[in-house]
Amino acid sequence: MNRGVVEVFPGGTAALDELLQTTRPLRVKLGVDPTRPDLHLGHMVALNKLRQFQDLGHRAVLIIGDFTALIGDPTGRSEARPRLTPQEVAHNAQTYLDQASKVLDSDPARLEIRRNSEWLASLDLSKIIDLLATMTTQQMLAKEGFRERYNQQQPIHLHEFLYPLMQGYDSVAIQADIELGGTDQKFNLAVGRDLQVHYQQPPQLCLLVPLLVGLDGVKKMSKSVGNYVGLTDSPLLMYQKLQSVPDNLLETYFNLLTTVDVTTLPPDGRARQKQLAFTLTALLHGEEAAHQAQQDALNLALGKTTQLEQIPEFSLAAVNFPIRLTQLLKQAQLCPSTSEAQRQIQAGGIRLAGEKQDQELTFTEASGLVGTVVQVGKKKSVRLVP
RNA sequence: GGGUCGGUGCCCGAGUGGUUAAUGGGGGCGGACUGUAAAUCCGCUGGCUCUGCCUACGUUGGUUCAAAUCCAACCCGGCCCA
Repeated sequence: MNRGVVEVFPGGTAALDELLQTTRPLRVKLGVDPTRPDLHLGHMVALNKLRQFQDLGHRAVLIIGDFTALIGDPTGRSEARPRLTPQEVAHNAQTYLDQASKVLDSDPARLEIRRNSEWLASLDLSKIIDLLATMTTQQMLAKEGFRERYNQQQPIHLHEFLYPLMQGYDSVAIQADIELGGTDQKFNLAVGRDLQVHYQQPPQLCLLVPLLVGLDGVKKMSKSVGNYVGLTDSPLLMYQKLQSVPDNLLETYFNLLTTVDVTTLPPDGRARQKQLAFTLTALLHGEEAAHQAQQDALNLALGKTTQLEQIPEFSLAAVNFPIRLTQLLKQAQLCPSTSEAQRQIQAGGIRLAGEKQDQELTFTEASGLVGTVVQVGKKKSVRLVP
């Protein structure tokens, strides 16, 4: 249970051990804001921990922050988040549930899913004043993020101060015994404790898990940075991303995302990468899909494009011939624009059926293209189908 | 509300009337090399119906043969004052 836990407060891991002696099922809270459509491996760290509590017989309370998402967590942000529309939030919330179920036990006795609009949307001004009165400006400005922005004369909008209070109020609303969160959530979780005391509840125990470093090896994994592996990424894509995880991150990934004992890992870095990629792909997509992904990734690297199983397909039915290669690349979504496609061709990043293609050309009909695999760089590829 | 400074491409940041999608850095992408890692080297880094055309320096309008650069109004932000 203590694997991959950075800090338990107050009281450290001893407090957690003590709480776990309780005979009643504990209510373990984890909140996620549906600010983007996809969950990724970074979320999986806390979800895994939540799953462990479930397996011990406790009740996971997964909070979809549909209301807090309208503000956006200022944690770690150097500027206010763009405000989302309720439609975007609702859509994202649904995809989150689907994705979280890949990790969590969805037995209703073990999983309670709540949206915080249930209680936050109806707070009236007098209750909000009550919440705001529990904290001082100085306390808020002590929070990392706010402090830096204040010192650097970056704007801090007043509504952002509401965020920690709203997240804390979630703990009150669901009567959390324990709240999980990344290390950057320390302030917000602590606010939850304070508010529970304010509302005459026993305060929750706070359990911090590490932030997963993204594929770039530097920044926290996040979709906006692009250094992420989505829980719904296709098996091949997932495998490809994970097999190139930087060496110095491998042990961390194994520790936080899998149950593999790192002392049993092969010494060879390349073999470790492959094992990580296979293990996680199998975890999220099943072993068979993982095997295929592994084989496809290998064939793709070797240029054996005829032997690929599960790479994405692009139908030529919607294409109007004649068509230039640049336009085809764009329509197949291999390149974001024809200009980018042009650059890729000049840079030698385009392969047709395994052969480098370094000049623009025009295709007059579909027949010659069917079955061909088009590749951009080492990771992006599609097979053309009728 | 008053004073003042500022808003440039993914980010930071030059540029103050005139060849130019706009110096430089970061990041990103591609190539070579490797282990699809790291390090190193090279190239690219607005869009398109692409031998040319279009859109860009907060917004709108104006001055001018010509503006990111001058003027006006407006929007947004920092600091100081109230």
